[in-house]
Amino acid sequence: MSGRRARPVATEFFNRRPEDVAADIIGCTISFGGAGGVIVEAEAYGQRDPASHSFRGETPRCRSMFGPPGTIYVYRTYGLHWCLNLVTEPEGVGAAVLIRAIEPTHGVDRMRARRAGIDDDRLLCGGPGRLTQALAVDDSIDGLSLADAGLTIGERTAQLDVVGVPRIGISQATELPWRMVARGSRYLSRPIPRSSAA
DNA sequence: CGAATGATGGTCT
DNA sequence: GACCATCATTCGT
Repeated sequence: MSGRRARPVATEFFNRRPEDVAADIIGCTISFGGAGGVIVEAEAYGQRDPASHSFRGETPRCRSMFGPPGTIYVYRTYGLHWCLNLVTEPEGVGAAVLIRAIEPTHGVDRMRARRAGIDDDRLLCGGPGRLTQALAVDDSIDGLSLADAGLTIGERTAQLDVVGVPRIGISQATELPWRMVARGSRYLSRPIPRSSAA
């Protein structure tokens, strides 16, 4: 039960453009529900971004996206998975970063229990729905601050090589390289596309 | 390897 | 009524 001790990032860390936060959050630690690891994949979603829930303005679902920097936005996708986002930019601007994959470092037994039947540890948290299941994230923390939710983002502990590639699972603005990944990580939701590998 | 598919239900037009 | 910021499984090469 020994967690990492990285100092939490300051709130100002999130008060920037989502693509910058997504790039800089790679290599940071995340901890929630007695488990956590190192963030190796994150995607940016902006206010003017046709792929973003906030693109057409505030609705009941995406209301949290317009909260202050560091607000948690959790939504349900495909009727059965939760996705975890962290709001960037000032209150009133609908922008966020989707946490897509982490390398598990602590509470691994808990994660294995929550993801019963998964043998390969690379699949424990390799994907937005998988990691929320492993960390026990659900909509009960939607709209909360990190502190209120007990969700910790720790300062970067490892200097990783970050690459921006096209986002996954969207049909609009697919050319934007706003999926930020740690080059060489074995824990990504999907490999870096060949066209962007070198 | 990759492509195809069912599960499952909210959200928004 | 269409569209999903997904996952696990099955089937084909």
